[in-house]
Amino acid sequence: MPRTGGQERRSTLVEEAIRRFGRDGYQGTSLEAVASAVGVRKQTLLYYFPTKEALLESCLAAAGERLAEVIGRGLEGKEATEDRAEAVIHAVFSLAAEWPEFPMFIREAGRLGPDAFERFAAVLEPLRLRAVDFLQTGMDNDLIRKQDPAFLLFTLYTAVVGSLTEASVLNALVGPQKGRASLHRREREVIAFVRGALRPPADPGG
Amino acid sequence: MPRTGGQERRSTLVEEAIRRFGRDGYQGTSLEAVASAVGVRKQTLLYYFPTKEALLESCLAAAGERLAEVIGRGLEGKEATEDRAEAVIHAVFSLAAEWPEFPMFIREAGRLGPDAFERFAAVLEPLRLRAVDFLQTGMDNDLIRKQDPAFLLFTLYTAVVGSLTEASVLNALVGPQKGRASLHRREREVIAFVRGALRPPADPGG
DNA sequence: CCCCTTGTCTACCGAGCGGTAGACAAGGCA
DNA sequence: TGCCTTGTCTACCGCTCGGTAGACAAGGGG
Repeated sequence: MPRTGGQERRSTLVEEAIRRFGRDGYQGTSLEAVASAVGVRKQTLLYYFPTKEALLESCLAAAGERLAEVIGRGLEGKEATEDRAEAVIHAVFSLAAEWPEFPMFIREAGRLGPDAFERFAAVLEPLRLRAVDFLQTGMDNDLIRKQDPAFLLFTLYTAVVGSLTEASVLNALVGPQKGRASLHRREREVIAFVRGALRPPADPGG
Repeated sequence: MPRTGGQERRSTLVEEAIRRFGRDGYQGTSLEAVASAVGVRKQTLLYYFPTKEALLESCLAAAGERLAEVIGRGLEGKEATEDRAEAVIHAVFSLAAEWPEFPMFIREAGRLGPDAFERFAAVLEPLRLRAVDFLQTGMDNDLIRKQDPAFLLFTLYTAVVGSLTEASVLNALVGPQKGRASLHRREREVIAFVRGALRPPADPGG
């Protein structure tokens, strides 16, 4: 009834849709499931989002904004080279801790084709540029092993997102995971792994 | 009409299903699509596989066997520590080159829950044990950076599979990819990345 | 020669989906 | 007061999907 009700409904619907799309996939999620989960009928959802695809696009945009904000906040005040990569990973893991379906949804976005992912990644473009620049500078200063910075960023992405989404693989490869402790454990392992991968080769003149 | 026709149909159906499940997802693939792609009606498929889930299970088992065979063959004759990790990556990339939907299907298997992935991973269990043992031995001999071998294997898995399946991300992060050359490029980058991540810390004592 | 297994087909069913049509309740505003 | 927008609902439509029932053709073996 209040006019703010509209926008609130919109965002709760989008958040719930991100959860469902992440957990069950886009095709595996029915509009009725999203709607009833927030206590509303399917036709009410269709009032806010005329089609399922429109709902998806809103989810992609919202996810991009949320991730950009979390990473941006995590980077504040971190100036040292090593701290910055770690801060990004920590920010993503923190988001995943309070919203486990979030990384799953991002992976689903990649699965839905380049157009969908583009919609999500658009708002992250400034961060991407900063990241590539950061890596390039680190290589120039011999703080990071020399390699293609764009490819390196891609591989880092797959390692981080993979460690947050491949629960079944984790289960098969290292054993059953449960609770928040294992997430922290994984974060430490990923950070250690990334640190090792970034480290420049042993420099006898160092 | 010949009695061998049955088994041949079975395997062509399974191969086509792996392609479709990988490309469009399990939920996004209809039985009719799989059947008609091999020139047969849906009911003929259901003659060989009574349910969609039965088809999936056959796909999981077949994929596991195929991957185990490819990796096993790739490891033949490779004894040096560095060569072995590289050989596995190369084997997987070669399989992906001739069958792009294969890694996508594996990722889909992980998405379908631990049970499904277990079915796929079961036949790979001996290889997993060899891999963990290999990593542990390398660490004991100071050839590999010391860390949890199971977690390391998991992170390596995510990096390799991610680089073969996250096409949309690759497109957004490093630019449009096309053709076989870019796949080789990616293989080289992943191998360099993994080599860097495995490398033990600089040891002043040589 | 006949039947029975193997493989493929047409026809159909029930359920669930995305989306449309339209009724209806409740403020906000003239 | 009366209307009109906003938000939610019930009812329904058409389509696709997974799965069933059963006809039918064609060898192979008694």
